[in-house]
Amino acid sequence: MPATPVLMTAKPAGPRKRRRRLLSEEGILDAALALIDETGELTMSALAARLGSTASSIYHHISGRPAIIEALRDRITREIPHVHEGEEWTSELGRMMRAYRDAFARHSRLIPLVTAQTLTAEGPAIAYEHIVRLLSAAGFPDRELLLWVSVIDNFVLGCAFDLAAPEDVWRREGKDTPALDAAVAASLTGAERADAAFDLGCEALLVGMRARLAAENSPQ
Amino acid sequence: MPATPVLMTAKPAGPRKRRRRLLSEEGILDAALALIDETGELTMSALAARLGSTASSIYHHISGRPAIIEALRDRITREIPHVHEGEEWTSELGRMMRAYRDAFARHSRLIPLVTAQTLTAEGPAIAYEHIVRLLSAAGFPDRELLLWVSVIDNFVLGCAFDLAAPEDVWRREGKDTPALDAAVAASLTGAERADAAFDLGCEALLVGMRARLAAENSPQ
DNA sequence: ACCTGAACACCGTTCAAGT
DNA sequence: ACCTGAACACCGTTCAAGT
Repeated sequence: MPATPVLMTAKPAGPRKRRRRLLSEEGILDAALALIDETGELTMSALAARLGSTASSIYHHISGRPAIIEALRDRITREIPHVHEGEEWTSELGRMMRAYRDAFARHSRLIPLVTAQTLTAEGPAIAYEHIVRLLSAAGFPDRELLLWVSVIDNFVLGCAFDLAAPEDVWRREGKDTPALDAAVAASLTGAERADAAFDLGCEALLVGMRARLAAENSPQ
Repeated sequence: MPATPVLMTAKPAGPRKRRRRLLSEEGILDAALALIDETGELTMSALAARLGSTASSIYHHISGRPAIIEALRDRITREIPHVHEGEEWTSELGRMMRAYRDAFARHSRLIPLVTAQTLTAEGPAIAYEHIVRLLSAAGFPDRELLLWVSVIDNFVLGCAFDLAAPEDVWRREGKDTPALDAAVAASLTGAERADAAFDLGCEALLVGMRARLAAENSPQ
């Protein structure tokens, strides 16, 4: 992860002694993501300090803080791999959901920043496109396709948030919540809990979806 | 919704002419929620203006902006009704999930503010307590109880976020996403889409949970 | 073309001074 | 006990001045 810009040798017939540009959009995004991963925050001055520059310099490469966050959303969601055809649709969808969630899980502190502003990046739409194709091929009716995309997106987003929350949200001094406290004591903790919850919910959702599809395609 | 403090008549033998306090915690929270519902933002100065007071005055009643947001989370989640026993557990859980989601749906612009800070309010724990009891009585093993609470919480939170998003997130000029664009055109829009997605996902989740429970309790 | 310090409008919060 | 203006430290962003 080169947070500092790459210094290149001068181009063959280029103007000599011309200092290479200090900043680039890619370098700014690298530094911003690293900063968010480490601190959970993104301020322009902290970002500039990490880049060895000043806050105002950044604006020559990107329009502002919201654009940086949106570009990071785009970058993260484009990591979601394509569907490879020819597999049972539920296992393929399960694989996509896991990849979608893992992409955000790797940068969980980015999530509150991303969900605080309106989605304009294209990355998520690419993932949605694949999910729509998969569901359509599986036999879901056209009018339901976007609904299922919403269901999947909502669940995955919620799980990503879950992973970003500090552990001691559950480990509280219980006041009149004995059943909850006992459940906390009997459960996995931390990332293991969040992972297991995702697996369980994902499986339940897929079973429910298959049942729905079967009911729709059977002669009523 | 009385955003302005109630003016009471002087107490029997109390000190006369003592002006009634201008602010109260309850009045501050009422005004803050109304402000968030209307603008989607919460600044101390805007809040003070709505209360006919000054920003610094607010700090005599509540510790600061995070405390206001947390108190609102508490207030909203305490609206979730209790479970009434004696019903089939899936329909009862479905009713709770709907109530949980509706509580946030009524104030969807609060959600990004609430999810930007760590949960400390007690309200959610009360709702979790009821869900744990319900699932335990239904027959789920102790080690799974908190996992299912997580699943439900994640899905409901994601759906609440979905409802807060502007409509034109889906109505984009499609670039190489023909299947998605067709799905958008064939689907419900706006709150109707979000509602239908919640219903569909909720039903699928409950079907999947029932199947899981049956598999666990049957002799393998 | 790119960088920079200074300035701007705006935050949340603190505090001494009032009643 | 409660309220207030002024001040503080900190934001994101703009802009004229530099190279």
